[in-house]
This record gives sequence, C-alpha cells and structure tokens, in this order.
Amino acid sequence: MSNSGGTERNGRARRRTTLADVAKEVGVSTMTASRAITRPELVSPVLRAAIEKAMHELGYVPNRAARALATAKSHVISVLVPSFSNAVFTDVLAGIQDAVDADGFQVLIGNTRYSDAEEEKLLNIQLQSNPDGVLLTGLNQSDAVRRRLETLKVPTVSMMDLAEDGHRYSVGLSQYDAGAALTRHLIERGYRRIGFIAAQLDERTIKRGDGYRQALRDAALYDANREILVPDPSTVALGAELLSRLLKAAPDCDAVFCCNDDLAYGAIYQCQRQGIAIPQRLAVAGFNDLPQSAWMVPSLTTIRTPRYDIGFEAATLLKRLINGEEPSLKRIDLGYTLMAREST
Amino acid sequence: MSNSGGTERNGRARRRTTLADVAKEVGVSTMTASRAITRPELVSPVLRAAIEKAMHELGYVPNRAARALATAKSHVISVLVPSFSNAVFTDVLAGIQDAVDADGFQVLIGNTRYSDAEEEKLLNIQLQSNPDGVLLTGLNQSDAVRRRLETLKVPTVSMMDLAEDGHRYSVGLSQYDAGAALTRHLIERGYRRIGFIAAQLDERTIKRGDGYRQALRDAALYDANREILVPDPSTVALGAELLSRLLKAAPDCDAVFCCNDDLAYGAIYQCQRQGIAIPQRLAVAGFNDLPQSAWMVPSLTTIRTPRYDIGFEAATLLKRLINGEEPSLKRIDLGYTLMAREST
DNA sequence: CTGAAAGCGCTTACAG
DNA sequence: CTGAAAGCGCTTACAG
Repeated sequence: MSNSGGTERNGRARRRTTLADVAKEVGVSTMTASRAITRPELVSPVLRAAIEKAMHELGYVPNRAARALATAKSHVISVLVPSFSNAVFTDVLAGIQDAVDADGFQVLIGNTRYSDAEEEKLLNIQLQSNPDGVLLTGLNQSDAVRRRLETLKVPTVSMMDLAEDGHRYSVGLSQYDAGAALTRHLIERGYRRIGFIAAQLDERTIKRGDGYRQALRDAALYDANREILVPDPSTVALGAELLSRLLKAAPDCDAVFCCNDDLAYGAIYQCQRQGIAIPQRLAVAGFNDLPQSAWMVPSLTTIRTPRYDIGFEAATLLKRLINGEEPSLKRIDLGYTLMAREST
Repeated sequence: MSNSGGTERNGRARRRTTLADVAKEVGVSTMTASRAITRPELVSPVLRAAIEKAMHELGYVPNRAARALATAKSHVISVLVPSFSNAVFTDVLAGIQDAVDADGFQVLIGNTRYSDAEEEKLLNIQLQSNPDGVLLTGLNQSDAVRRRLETLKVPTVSMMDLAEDGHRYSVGLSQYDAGAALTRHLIERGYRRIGFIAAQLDERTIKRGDGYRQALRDAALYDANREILVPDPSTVALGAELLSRLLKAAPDCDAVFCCNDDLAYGAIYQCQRQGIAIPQRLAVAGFNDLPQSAWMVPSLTTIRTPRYDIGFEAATLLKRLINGEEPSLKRIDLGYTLMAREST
C-alpha cells in the first residue's frame, strides 16, 4: 500500500484521502474513479476492481459536501416533528428511516417542540443543507415557513393530518373521523355523560375534540362542562390531574375520552388510586394505541394510528416527488382502527 | 427589490440566490458578504446593514455544503443510538440537541437497532458528511468501527457507560453499581429470593445483571435458577411473559429485578392479571425511572438514570474536543438515584 | 475596513 | 470505456 500523505497543500493537518488520491494510486483520472462509484457499469471490470481495492486500502470516504456542491443534490431529507418524547413520532421517524435508508438519503431531524417559531428556526437551519425534500408534521405551518418552502420549491409532504385543499401532499388519517368514531363507540356501549380531557392542544388534538363534540351533538348528548382542555404538554402525571379536575367539574361523567394514551394512563392510575372502578363507574378511552395499552390492567380502549406507515408512506411519496414524478394521489388516507378493550 | 434571476449558468433550473448574488446586489465583493455572516464585526455598519437587507430580500440561504468544503469543518455531529423506541435514548437525544443547538451544529442521528453491523454501516454513511465529532452509545463497538474512528481521528465520546481504560472519553454511570445498589435495596427490604429478568442483553443490561449477581453473592443469596435472560427486544409484552416464565421456573421468588422499566410494567400487569399482590407476594423493581413509573399503581421502585444530562454533558465534552481542548477528565460519572416506591 | 485569486473534493457534459 | 476542463458556492490567507 502506498503512502497517501502527499504535500499538505494549505498547511492543514494530514488530509483525508480523496478521490484524486485513489485515482493517482491506480493510475486513472479522477473521473474514472468517480464513475466507479456512481456508475460502475461504465468502468471496465479490471479498472473497477483496482479502484475499489485502492479505495478500501486507502480508507477512502466520499465527501458528501463536495458531491452535493457539484450535483446540486444533497441527498438529504429534512424532517420536522413536534416531539421526541412522544412515541407516536419516534414510530413515524422509524418509518421514514426504513423508507429512505436504502436510497442513501441522510435524514435531518428537527424537534419543533410544538412551537411555530422553533419550526421556522429549525427549517431555516436545515435548509442550509439544501434538503432534496421536506417532511412536515401537520398542516398548520406558519406563513413564513410556507413561503420559504414555496420560494425554494422544495418538495414537501405533510404527515399525520389530511390536507383539504388539492395543493399539498399529505399522508395521515382523519383525526376528526377517528375522534368521532371513538366517541360513537362509547355511546354505543351505553355511556351517556362522556367527558373529554386534552392537553397540548395541537392540530390533531383539536380535530379529535371536534369529532368528539360532533358525535355527541349528533346524539344530543353534548355538554360543554365535560371538557377539560389545557395547553400543557401531555404527560401521565397531567392525565391524573385532568381526570381529577374533570370529576370535580362534572362528577356525573360515566366515561372519558382522553386525547391520547399517555393522558389515559394517568387517568386510569388516578382512578385506581381513588378507587374508581373502570369501566363500571367510569370508562376510559385513549388515542394512539401505544404498545402498553393492550397490556395494562384494565387494557385500554383506544384508536390505533398507523404511525410507522405514515412515516414510511410519506417518505416514499416524497422520494417520488424528489424524482420529479407527479403522483396523482396527493392525499393518502391510512385510516385508523378502533381497539375496543376492557376499559370501556 | 431587484430581480435575482440572472443568467442560468449551466442550464439548471432557476438557481438559488448565492452569496455572489447578494454581493452584486449590494455592490461589494463576495468576501465582504461572507464576512457579514461569519465575522460581522469586521464589516462597516453601513455595508453590513445593506448586506443583511439584501440577504433578507433575496431570501438568501447559506449553502452548508460549500462552507463545509471550503473550511473542512462540517459543523455536523454524528450520533449513534441503539433504539428510538426506548425513551431512554430520546431523552439522551434531547440533551444532545440542547447542548449543541446554540452552536449551529447539525445533528445526524443513526439508529443502530443494537446491531454492530448496522452501527458500522450507519457510521460509514455518516462519515461521508465529515462530522466534526461522533457520539457513540456504550463502549462495545466493533473493531471496524473503532479503527475507522481512529484512522480518521474524529473526536469521539461514548455515552451511557463509563470507560475503564484511560484512553476513551465517556459520560454515563456505572450500570454495575446501579444494578448492585438496587439489589441491595431489595435485600435490605427483607427479600431473600430475588429473581432477575432481562431482555436485549446489551452492554448495559449485562452490567446490571453482573451487579445484581454480585450483590446477591455478597449476601450469600444468589441462585442461578432465578435468572431469565432473553435476547429479544424489551417490550411491555415481553415483561409479562418473562414474569410468568420466572414464576414457573422459580415459584418461590419473592422479588424480581427487571432490567428496565418497560419489562417491569409488563411484569406488574401480569401480576395484576394473575392476582399476585405487589409487593406482598412479589416485589417488582425496574430500571431507568421513565415518567410513568412514579404514577402507576403501585408506583415502581427503580433506578433513575440521568439520561438527558448524559446527552447534554457528552455533547458538551465533544464540543470541547472539537475545539481542540484536551479535557483532563476523560470520564464523567453522572451517577444514579434509587427511587424506592410502593412496588418493593 | 475591503477585495483578487486560489482552492476545498467532487461531477457534468463533451470528446475521443 | 476513459479523460481534460470547468464549475458548484463558499472561505482563507494575503494585500492594500
């Protein structure tokens, strides 16, 4: 193996081996070395083997920045999610990763913490990496974000919610329908005084609440006193607290729809502490179907959301957009499943 | 506002505005425009204002690839964690993000899924982005990974576990000590036939098990029949199953140490289904102290691990290494806290 | 405080 | 199947 050192052109510490080093080692031009990576079928087998051998021996690592600059393609996908601690979004991220891994895309993940300002800031930073495409959570971006994306003409897909207009690409489910379906399930089970506790109050929570309200109105069962909505982040602890507040405000509740499973866990634990029988005295339902929900005691009635699939399909759609295709289906509804269990 | 169009130099679609566009608009050299970003104090207030105005009006977004190529600094930090679904690592990621955000680093996150091969593959891909530093989980990397990192001389910090040798940088806690401490707690509470159920069998699980074993041996209470170890990923469902298996294999167990909280949740639910009183008939302890553990019924005795801080401190240490400092403390022990609750 | 020139490491047409 | 030349968008010393 030859010495890859060479003269330090600009006094920097020992440089990494470059394509030029590899080419020189083999005695070919850099273009041929380059082609051995990008379009190996255009290089003669003999040279190709020699080049690959040299790359391996010299420990060559392609420089993505250089390639990005030369091709104006970053092979980067930028993803903005509102939370890391919520298992919903880690599932979405897993789906994205799996959809995109084989194609050699690098995924940039930003955690907006449910803040528009943070989202704008993160997007602007990620945009510096020239992402080939962007995956957004929900449809309620700030004007600044929307404008930025339009100006730059970066392919964009929204995840989780379904766009109403025909312009935007979206992959998700109708949070409204799912919220209504869960509420109808409670009504069908015979519950009549159904409360709703919700936190964070993000787009999806609001839509679930809208569905809840409509379903109850349709059954002439709606009572605004049975809703407790707070903007704080969802936690198990908050679920416990909100349940107490609900039962204080509306002691006659016979069921409660929690806007997500975390809140529902807290509600169930609180009932257990207070000796409230589930579902005899109070039925409890959640939303998302986290892995635990099927196993806890009592098992939790909830809506299963196809989070992994949403990530996977959104990334797949985005890849098509990046490739210049124009999918006719701009809106992919992945649906939801009611999981009726012991808690209702 | 002037037209940013210009002649399309190489027939590509309308280019983004570059520093040259900004410079031309203002009537300065690109270097001055560049300095207005990187070292604004070197540019006269008048020009600086004009440049900033032009950047804003033209919607200028710096091109990171170009900067990376010119400076040989990517401002990228590469992070390898074994799982996204485990809340432990999302907390670690949050800490990293917070430590690094202000400095404009871009974080590349790889999910190794507890696989050496996957780790090597992901690292090689991330290395193409020329990360200024790397954050690894644990100390058991493959030889290939270790060599790669040494050859490239990329600053590296290991998270979660503490290095024994004096070479590597590490931020974490002694999983062994924590496992032993939890076991001693059980012994002190009067339990004598303490089982251990564990999944995944990663580095940290093994060390916790070693601590468990040693503590029991020290008390002359160890019995190998009370250990159930399986390599499957940890889930609540698996916790339920392993508990059943344990009680079948060693029905006289009076306590069980679950290698993490997820397993413990499953164990508790299983006990509840089988009518096994906790802690009267069986004490259950977990590890990590996820948010839920304090709230469930019964609340879970567990070890609180400083996950967020590990991420934060590891990233902070890495930043110092990237800046060329040589911290004397190569190993940062962030400790652990025993949370004694109702389940034991 | 400001600028001309060269270079970072790749790839893109275009020839041959 | 292989290569010479130019360019991607920025920054680094070095002058002035």
